Amino acid sequence: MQPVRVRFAPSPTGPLHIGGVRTALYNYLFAKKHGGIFILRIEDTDQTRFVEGAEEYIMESLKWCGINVDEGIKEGGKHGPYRQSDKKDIFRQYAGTLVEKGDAYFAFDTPEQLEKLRMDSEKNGNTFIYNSSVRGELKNSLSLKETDWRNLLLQGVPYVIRYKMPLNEDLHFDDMIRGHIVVNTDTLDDKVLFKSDGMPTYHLANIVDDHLMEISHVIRGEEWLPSLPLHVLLYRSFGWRAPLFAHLPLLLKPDGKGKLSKRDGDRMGFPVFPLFWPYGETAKGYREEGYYPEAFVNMLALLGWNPGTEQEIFSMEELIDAFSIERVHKSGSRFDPEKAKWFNHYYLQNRDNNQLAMEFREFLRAKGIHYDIVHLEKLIGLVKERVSFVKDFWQETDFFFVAPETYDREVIKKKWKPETPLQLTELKSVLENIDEFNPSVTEQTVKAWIENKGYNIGAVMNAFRLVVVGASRGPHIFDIISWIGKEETLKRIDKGISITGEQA
RNA sequence: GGUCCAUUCGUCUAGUGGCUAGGACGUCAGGUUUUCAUCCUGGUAACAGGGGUUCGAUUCCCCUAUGGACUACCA
Repeated sequence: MQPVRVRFAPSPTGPLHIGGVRTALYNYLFAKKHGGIFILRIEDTDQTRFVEGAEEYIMESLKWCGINVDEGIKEGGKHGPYRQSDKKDIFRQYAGTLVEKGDAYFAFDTPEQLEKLRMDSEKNGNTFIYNSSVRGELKNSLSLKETDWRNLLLQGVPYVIRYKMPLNEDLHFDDMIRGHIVVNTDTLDDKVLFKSDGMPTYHLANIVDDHLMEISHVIRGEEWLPSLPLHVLLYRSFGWRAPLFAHLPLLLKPDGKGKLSKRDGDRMGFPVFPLFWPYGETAKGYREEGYYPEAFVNMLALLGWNPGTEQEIFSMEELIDAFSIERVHKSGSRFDPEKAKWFNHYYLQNRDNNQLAMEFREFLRAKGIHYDIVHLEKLIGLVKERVSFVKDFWQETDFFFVAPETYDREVIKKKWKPETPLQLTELKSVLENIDEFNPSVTEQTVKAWIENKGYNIGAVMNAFRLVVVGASRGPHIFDIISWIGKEETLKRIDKGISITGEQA
């Protein structure tokens, strides 16, 4: 069996969509599973759509995901260049070979002429296709006399090279995911292989490059399935052995119909791209939204594939081990932002408190709040299980850092009794007398005092929480006061008594 | 319109010629937490429809419906 060599071949036309990331991931998993090579090839044959920064974005995205490129524009390799615009002469040569073999021809029809033919056909309710039925009446090296078309070439008249689609032939081929497929060549058209601007089209560049790079398996999106017959034919014309093909199902929008788009993300508030895209119309990224790459990759891997077991949590290593292309689904998967969050929650719970403390410290630093790691680590331990993202820590712990400015009116209404201020004043002096201000001592002491006095424990504790936190939320109250300290606790009781007294 | 592809709980999916059709996310209920969240337990919920083949079809075949991709000198 020949060595496994696969490629991910995006065009640098903007940020990489998560569907593209998944294609890259599956290619990578497949390669590593079989001890093969993962290649990143840039398909920039459309000069008009080139976007500055897209190449960098693609490489950074893969890197963030932990998808390591073995050969590519940055990494180099023996099968370069890995950017198609750097080898257009090679493609021109191969297009020429095809013409010599009689499987392709020069065509001189202008885009305007073709557009008009299309419009006319449409008016009559037909679809115009450039193939054997019409090519004889159009302006090309098949219909023109040889001296005439050679003259046109000499004169420098713009031309394209088209593939000469064979007549009425049933093509059979196999897809690793979809199985056997049959297509008749009469439904296909004479696709342009080489453009008048001197660049190959995707079809030519793709086949030539895959051959030159000794690609063994082509794993790509379902949108390429319709052009598979052409690609298979091209391999045949060149006399090359074709790689094996696998066409991946699409990623669909969470609701409604159609494939996932940037608009869905904007509309429903989740990112559709791995990283923030800073150019032009900016786009949110999973990285900047606080997702861990491990969670992102885990979530993406399970969208369209599963191992057949009930395991849902996978490291990259485990994915490589478990992956098999045969278990990739045929039908498209709806993307579920809720499940994405759940994955991140899981990965965060399994992260070290110390690590999380460092991440949260960065977050606080941006807010101008500075705390030592030991103190923060203790805090993380108190609220960790409540959050899915590091940025969530703030909304769970803001009252640790800042005394409440307002107090929840609902809680006041329900829990604030006429005797409450007096009880809190007593509580204050009880706390004041505690030297060892740790959770177990304060809890014991306070509860003993309540019991002693015969107070309603619920009423006192809720009022206590209200003046410390400002609302009915947060971890164990004695953990909170231990963290903020005796002095701050007493201050908050004082402040709470007066302010809430006015509001009540 | 044409060509090709697809269809199991709301979502991601497992699975079989005969099963109580399994799991996860979500959702709902209960418990824990004298708060909120987490967590735990339990519940809800699916084989698109119609024909065949068969003793028996969710599973195999055909048709219909629905959805999708492609139909550029874009990839």
